[in-house]
Amino acid sequence: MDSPWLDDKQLAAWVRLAAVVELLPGVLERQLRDAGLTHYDYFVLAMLSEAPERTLRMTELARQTNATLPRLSHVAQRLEDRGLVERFPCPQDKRATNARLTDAGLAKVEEAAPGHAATVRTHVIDALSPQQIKQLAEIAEAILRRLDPNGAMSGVYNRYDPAAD
Amino acid sequence: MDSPWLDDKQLAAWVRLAAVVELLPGVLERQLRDAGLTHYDYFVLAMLSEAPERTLRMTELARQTNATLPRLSHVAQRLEDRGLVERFPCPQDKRATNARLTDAGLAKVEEAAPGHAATVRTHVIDALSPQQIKQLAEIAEAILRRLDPNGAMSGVYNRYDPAAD
DNA sequence: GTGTCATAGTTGTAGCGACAACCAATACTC
DNA sequence: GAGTATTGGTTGTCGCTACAACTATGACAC
Repeated sequence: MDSPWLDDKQLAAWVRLAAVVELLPGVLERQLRDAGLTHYDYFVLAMLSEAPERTLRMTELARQTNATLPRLSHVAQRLEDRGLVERFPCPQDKRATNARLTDAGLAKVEEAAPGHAATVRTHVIDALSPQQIKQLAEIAEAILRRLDPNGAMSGVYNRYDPAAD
Repeated sequence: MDSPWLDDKQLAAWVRLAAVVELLPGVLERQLRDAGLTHYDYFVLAMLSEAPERTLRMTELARQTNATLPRLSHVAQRLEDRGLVERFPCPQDKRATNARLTDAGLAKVEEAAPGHAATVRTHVIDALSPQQIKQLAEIAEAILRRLDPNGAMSGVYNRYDPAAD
């Protein structure tokens, strides 16, 4: 057994990261519940809100949000029923469907955003020193190069560049 | 707006962490699929395998794995049907139920462990320098003090102490 | 232009998790 | 020791996601 397992320090880092990955989604989910949104719902609406014309093709939206197309299709259906999103066939490619954030949808994101941000701040950001914030960005970036080698989601997180030291 | 939102560096760290949290579970899940286990199944079996007598009370097991009791109850039912776990009433407290890992269950974890460890290594550990491993342990620990203030899962991750520098 | 393949999306089904409702046993109170 | 509250678990139902199957459009070969 040369490398199959992890040494003490690696294991210490891993179990803690695993615990964070286990706990964080629940915290985000419960907070957004007040706004009547799933964390994934919020993510979809947020991506649309930042897109040109508040519009994206379903495939592209699925890629950015790390979802399968069926999953997004179901979610879009429900969001459309609630009037937060509308779908219309893409003029250029009749196979494709565009999803656009409605005014009501935009209002919904803007309503939910502050609470969401506060949760992130309270549970993550405020726990760390400025130096650790920087380290975290670098560490997560390195991991993402492995988790997301094709850069499916990279368009999303590369919009926010830690750049300046 | 004094602090409701995040500054550039904080946002850069957050979106990357969020992407990791989004992507990592899927990777772990798909890998364990080969072994016929959910990541949560694996977690349950692993916790039992490290417990004295390979036995834990349901409540304690739920706490350590960050699950609600109903969830664990369903999972335990399925694992029991597969012969990987057995449940029996606790002699001291007749309300309580103990879950014990069977020999077949132990064999199952040991079968699944190397592949799981390899995935962790490939997607996380090997992406980081030794210094970053140490930083990650500290960062995750700090976040956990916020996410898990009551230390529900702390018994788990504190078993692996990054201690020595 | 016809046959084949790839791409874009929807729909149906099955499995898992959250929540609520419920039952059983213990602990507290007087 | 009777009554109430609390703790420990299970069961039932609903909503969401993965996967498979299917439809429709576009691309490419010849």
